[in-house]
Amino acid sequence: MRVATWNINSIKQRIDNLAAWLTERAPDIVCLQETKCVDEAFPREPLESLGYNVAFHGQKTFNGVAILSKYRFDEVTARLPGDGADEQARFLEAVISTPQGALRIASIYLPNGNPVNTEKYPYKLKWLERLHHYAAERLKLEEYLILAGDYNVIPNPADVYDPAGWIDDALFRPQSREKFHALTHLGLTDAVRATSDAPGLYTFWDYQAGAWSKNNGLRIDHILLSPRAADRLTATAIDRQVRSWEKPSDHVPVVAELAIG
DNA sequence: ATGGCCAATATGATTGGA
Repeated sequence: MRVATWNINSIKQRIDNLAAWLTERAPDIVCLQETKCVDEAFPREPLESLGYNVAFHGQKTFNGVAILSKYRFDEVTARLPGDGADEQARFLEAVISTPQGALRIASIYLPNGNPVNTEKYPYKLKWLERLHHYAAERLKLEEYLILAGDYNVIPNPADVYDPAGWIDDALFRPQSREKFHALTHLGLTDAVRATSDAPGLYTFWDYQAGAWSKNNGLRIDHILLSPRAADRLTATAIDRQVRSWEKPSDHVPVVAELAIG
């Protein structure tokens, strides 16, 4: 089973890129973020015609998450628990059946958190705490659990081109990193880091300042695996060539291969 | 050249992204 996450920065702007990548890569399940599309306008037909079941949770203008799956959905649930007043479309969970039991997967678009001297940063930290509580509860089920998405967290210095320059940024502040590491301390495995300790494994390059041509990247898109899922991990990849396509997203797909199904 | 972007929104300046 091939599982991926990709922040596509507008599904309408990226539908051709997405279709081309799906055709080339043939992933089984894809978590998408920043669809920026209300549910009534989600372009499900071109994705269904490629053989995917499609689930989405969007809002006007901002945010928006989706899951594409070659497997039928048994359950789909939107919204991260823990704050009933949170209207931002940043979380979508789906359950599918495998021969070895249920596989639960969530598409996650964690808040950016900048500027840090505004209410945006405490919102990010609170969201990380809500995710921690959710993960702790779901891990008790001992299923295949995959939490994949744009975490907007740079876990370690090797995951950013200029660590010193990013130290005060919401993506790299110690408090942000600590809360991300607390997730892995629950027993979740960072799939890319389980397969490589190489520096420069970036998933995002800013549109500005020639970041791509200078390889000024960040690793902020992550696939976290429960112990049962991590036991099935065989390989990962970051499809960085997609960043050089016409009309690219500023993020590229992250892929994990799992011996499931 | 020592800078440099992109998407959505009743569309033209603003907001958000990271």
